[in-house]
Amino acid sequence: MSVNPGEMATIKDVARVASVSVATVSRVFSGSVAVREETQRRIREVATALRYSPHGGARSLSTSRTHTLGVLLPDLYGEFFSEVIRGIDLAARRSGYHIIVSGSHNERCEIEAAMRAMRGRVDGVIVMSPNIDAQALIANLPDSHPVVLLNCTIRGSAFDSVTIDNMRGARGMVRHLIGHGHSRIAIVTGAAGNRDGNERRRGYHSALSEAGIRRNPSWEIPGAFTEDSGFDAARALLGLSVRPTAIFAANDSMAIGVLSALREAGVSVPDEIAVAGFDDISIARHVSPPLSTVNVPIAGLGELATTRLMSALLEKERHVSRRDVLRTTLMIRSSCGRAGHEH
Amino acid sequence: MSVNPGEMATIKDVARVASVSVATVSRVFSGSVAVREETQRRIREVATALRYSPHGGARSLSTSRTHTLGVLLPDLYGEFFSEVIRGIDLAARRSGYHIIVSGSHNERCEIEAAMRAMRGRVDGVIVMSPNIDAQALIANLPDSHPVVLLNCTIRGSAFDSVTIDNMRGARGMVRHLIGHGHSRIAIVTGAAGNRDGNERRRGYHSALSEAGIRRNPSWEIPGAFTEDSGFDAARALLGLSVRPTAIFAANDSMAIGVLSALREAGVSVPDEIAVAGFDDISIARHVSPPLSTVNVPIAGLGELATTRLMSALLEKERHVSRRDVLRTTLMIRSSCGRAGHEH
DNA sequence: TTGTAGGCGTTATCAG
DNA sequence: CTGATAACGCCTACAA
Repeated sequence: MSVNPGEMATIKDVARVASVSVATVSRVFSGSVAVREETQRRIREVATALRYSPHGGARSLSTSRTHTLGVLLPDLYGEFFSEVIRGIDLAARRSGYHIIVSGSHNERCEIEAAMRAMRGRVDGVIVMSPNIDAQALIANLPDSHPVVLLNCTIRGSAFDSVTIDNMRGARGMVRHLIGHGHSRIAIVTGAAGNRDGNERRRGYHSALSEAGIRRNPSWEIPGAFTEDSGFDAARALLGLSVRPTAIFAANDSMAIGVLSALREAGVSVPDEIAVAGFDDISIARHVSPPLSTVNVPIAGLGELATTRLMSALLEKERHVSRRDVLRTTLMIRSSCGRAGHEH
Repeated sequence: MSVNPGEMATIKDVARVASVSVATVSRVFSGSVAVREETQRRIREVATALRYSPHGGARSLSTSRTHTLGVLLPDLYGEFFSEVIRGIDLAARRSGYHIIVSGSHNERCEIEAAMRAMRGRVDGVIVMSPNIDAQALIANLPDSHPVVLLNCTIRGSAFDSVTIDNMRGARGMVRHLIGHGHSRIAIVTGAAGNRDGNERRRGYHSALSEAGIRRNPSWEIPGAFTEDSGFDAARALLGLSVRPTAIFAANDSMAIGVLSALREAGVSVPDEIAVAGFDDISIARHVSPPLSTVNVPIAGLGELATTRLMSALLEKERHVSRRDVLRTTLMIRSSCGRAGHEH
């Protein structure tokens, strides 16, 4: 009664109808202090009758805690990001937090704008910025709230970070190929300037040089992490006078594109050319032939980042920042030769 | 100066340092009313010096507009959701909105709790609830803010909705198979109780009956939209005394699992068994053989839902709710026979 | 063009 | 256990 039907009921409405003070209603809903059983019941009844529920924004203005995490991503395309978000959401919800995500942030200014816009809406932020140039500039972000870097580190910064051991993973896979007798190994790299891609290429280089194999620049084809770019790269490789005997793609999507191009060209895998990928997305084991790849705990990446952020939130003052590096696992299937041994 | 270094600067700090009133600072940042050039410049200088940026939460408390959209999803797994989110994020950002996403809501109570928790944090909500049971109960959600239903409709409710024409898409694909001489057509359905899955099955039934083909219950294998469930379903089908000559999977992930199982069993596709999927995820054209499927404008689904929500937000009072149904397109590739004609 | 003051919905402090 | 009341950070008439 006497509640504006169009608007939403506020704590005042509930207090008035239940004949108590707003303070008491607040106590009931935040569960902080004890309220008499009888009073409490009455308040809850009135609240449901009025369809009242606390206003999150107002609550956080008063407590200065939003119970929300910001997630800044370069893109939202493909299974990789979907998995990362899933991991973050899982861990966040477990702690009663929401996440507000924002994609397509590659430029420095965009990231800064997004972070600014999140001021007062989040308690902390997870930032993924694989673009090299942007990284240098993220370094001096306003430290309005705790930040955890995902898949990117910044020298000298005090930010927490969670990354994948791309270098070791790639090196392991290339070593495996070399161990199976391959020496003409090509790579389809990630987008230029992409940190993960660059590290994976470094791993490739490292494995080659430790085996005394000289690099061949024409066997390093730039890709863009998409199936189509893998497809194109493979076609380029097939056009070479000296073909490689193995192709290592910097991610699974490109590897699948490679498989597709080879099939179309009538090149048998792995007999004529071996193929390997990186990430181990769920489809990898179901393509033809099943794709050898480097397993990355993608959702785990998001979960760990969230965990770190949460602890930074709690410890608040004097939180000692840390850098976690997630290990990868070699998944040897048939695309790179039969009967491989797990690493 | 005289600004607490640990805390974040507020509008008051800026006003004090710039020797103006908070109102003027506010005007500069909201750009509503004109402020003298000179004054404006000074304020901006002070603001950057103090690293000030408006507090979103406080701002929305006084304007009662959060510039944020809530997105409730049943799950966050796989390329489908990733694409939907991408579409929503794209459209939302275009209008200067953020999105706060929340996954794993299948039960009615979870959805309600999530919506309650979003009170005061969002201006409107996009809800995807493919679970049949939940739908009946969503009907009486608190109408705290505008809602757009994604891929689910509720009889008699006044909610806007954006859905895919699953029925027609599936029927078209099955008709195509029939047109190519198949009559023993199996289906791997979606999870029981999933609306999309059910409608696709209805389309399958419809195509069969209009062609005078009797259904065979043992050719309707329940799946779960995952590669693995498609794999298992195909194995079950292969074990039958009378095998189907075509398998229609209710989504691409399962179709890929089916292909994988058939290959492993040495069954050639499409010669011995034709295979078709639904969704047309980007990998579909790159698997072996390239997968015939039903193209769904997934990101478009998210974009349209956002557009509808935005207009509901603007029109506010007396917004006439509408139901959009997105058409699908048949993508005939080689997994269901050669030289098909596009629909 | 600029300043003053009230209010947005909650929580927290301090009395009773 | 409960009730006033001052924040929280910002916006917006209303005045000047």
